[in-house]
Order: sequence, then structure tokens, then C-alpha cells
Amino acid sequence: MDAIDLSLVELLQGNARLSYAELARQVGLSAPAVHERVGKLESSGVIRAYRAEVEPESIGLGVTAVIGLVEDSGADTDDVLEAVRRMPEIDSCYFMAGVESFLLKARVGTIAELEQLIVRLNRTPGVASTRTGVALSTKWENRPQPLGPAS
Amino acid sequence: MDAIDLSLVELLQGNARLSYAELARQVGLSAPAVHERVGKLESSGVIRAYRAEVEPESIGLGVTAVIGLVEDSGADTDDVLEAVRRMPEIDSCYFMAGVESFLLKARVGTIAELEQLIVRLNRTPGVASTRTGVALSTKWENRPQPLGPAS
DNA sequence: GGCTGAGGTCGATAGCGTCCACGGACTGTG
DNA sequence: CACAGTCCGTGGACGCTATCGACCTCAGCC
Repeated sequence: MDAIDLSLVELLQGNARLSYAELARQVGLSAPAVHERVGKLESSGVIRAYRAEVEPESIGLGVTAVIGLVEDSGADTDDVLEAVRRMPEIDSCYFMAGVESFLLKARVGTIAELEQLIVRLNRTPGVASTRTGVALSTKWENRPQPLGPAS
Repeated sequence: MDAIDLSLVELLQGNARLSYAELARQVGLSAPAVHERVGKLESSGVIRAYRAEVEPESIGLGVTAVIGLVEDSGADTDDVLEAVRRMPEIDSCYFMAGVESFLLKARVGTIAELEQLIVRLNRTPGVASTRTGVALSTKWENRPQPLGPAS
């Protein structure tokens, strides 16, 4: 990971569809060289994926909620995790310090669907309670990360 | 937004670097047709951007925190928002229902940097208090959204 | 010095992006 | 019904890109 790799990562964070030729021009290398570097960034796991960022409203997902989840004493954390993973509405999942072991971000179409999701979560074995906050609006999300001079 | 547009969005959510030719094969249209459809999805705002998803640790951002922010009574919400926006560590910002007007997700390199960020937030005019939770691990994030039959 | 490996350039070729002219299915109208 | 207009697609063409293989260069090491 040198300075050129960092620039490549930064460029691709900004626009994942840049051509190798364009990347090459920006960093001052040839296209094959860039191709190889990006390939290594991908296979070493620095670049995990390339995703189109979609406006949730336009695909019928207008409601965003954040859910803190408290586990039963004696719950199997892996089982809970697996159950949560199977709910496609849950688009992010963090294991947290604190009473609420998990913090979930969910995206659904309507408040009614959110209600159903919460009920399903509360019924899940190992889940003691949940606490849900509803986002009224998303100001921004997943802003490209500032590239600290890395590892 | 018909079924083909939905497939295109779904395919690009999964891999933003697919070529138009490949997309065309997958949805059974010609490349120029796909090119035009994707162009319209972009300019109508359905597709906001294409981003490389980067492993935060590898660019020196190993600490994820979630911060609830309570505004002063009489604070100017727009000013608070502007101040928060200027902090590049804050990668997501939601305006929430509840006492904590904003929920922020931050990404920093070390706990020391997190401390500085929190101090800066608490010093910001209009901010009454903050409450921070630290993520011990990220199970997953920004999973491709399930494509409900959309608008 | 001479080997070796990493990482670059160059050149070639197949395939892709993108522009354009053209054509069929709907739709509203005389 | 015939007509024109619109929408949305196809196919062809052409320049640019992706990607492979051959070769070059430099650093480290025996």
C-alpha cells in the first residue's frame, strides 16, 4: 500500500466505474500497471466490492430505522447473529460495547413493515428486548472515508 | 422503472463495475439500450453514485462509533448540521425522532481520535450533549437492499 | 558480477462504449 | 382507417479500452 494505491482507492471510492485507462492517467502509470495494482487491492481485501449507491425511496424503501438489541442472558450470540442475518431488511449489523449487544440498521417500505420486523426480532430466540429509533431523514450516508495515511 | 430497470439496479448494486455489454446479456437487451437506461437511472437520481467499498482497517480506520446528539433548546439545526458535515470522520448522519436529534456514525483510527471527535462535537454551538457507543466489530454493512417491487 | 523477483512499459488484438440511422409498437387525431 | 409523433428498441461503425505476453530496469543478495 503506497501512495499510488491510496490514490487508486480514493478515486474508486469516488467513482467505481472509472476505466483503468482513466485511473492510469490520474496516477501517472500505464493501464496494465493500474490493472495489476487494482487486482491486488481486490484480492488482498482492501477493496471489498463495487456497489451502485441507490436512492432507497426509489426502490420502495422509504423508512430507515436503527434498532438496539439486548440479548437474553445465556443466549447464543452466533445464533442470534444468524437469525438477524437472514432478515434482508437489516442492512447493517454492529456488535457493540454496552447492554445492547447489537446495533442494527434496517430499511423498510412502511411503518407497518417496520412493526412486523420488530415483532419478528423480539420473537427471535435469544433476544431479550429491542429499542427502535426511526430516522426522519437521512442527511448523508457512507461518505467516502478520509484517507488517513494508511498501514 | 420497469422490471428491467430493477434488474439493472440489482446487478449494479451487486457489482458496479459490470460492463454495459455484460448487463445487456443479463437482461436480454442490446448494449446501447442498457446504456441509455442506466443513464436515465443516474440522471433521475435512482443511482446516486458508484463506490468502491473499502475495508476500513486497511486505510487506518479501525474504530467505528455511533453517536447520538442532543441539541440545545434554541439551537439552529441547520448550523449544527453544517458543523457536523465539516467533520470528515462522520460518515453517516440521520435526523431522528426522539430526544437525540441526530444519530451519527463515525469512523476513526484510534480511541484517542474518537475522544477528540467527541470533544469537538460537544464544543460545537447548539450541541447540548452526546452519547457514544463503540462498535467492537462490524458484522456487515450496507448490504444490497432487497428490491421490493418499486414505485 | 550475475541471479532473481517485483513491478514497470510497450505493442497487439479482441471486445467494449458510444454515436447514429433506422424500424416497429402505441397513441391520439382527422 | 390511415396518419404522424413518440418511445424504445436494434444493428453497424469506429475509436478507445481491457488484457495478454514479451521485454526492460532496478534492488537485494549470494
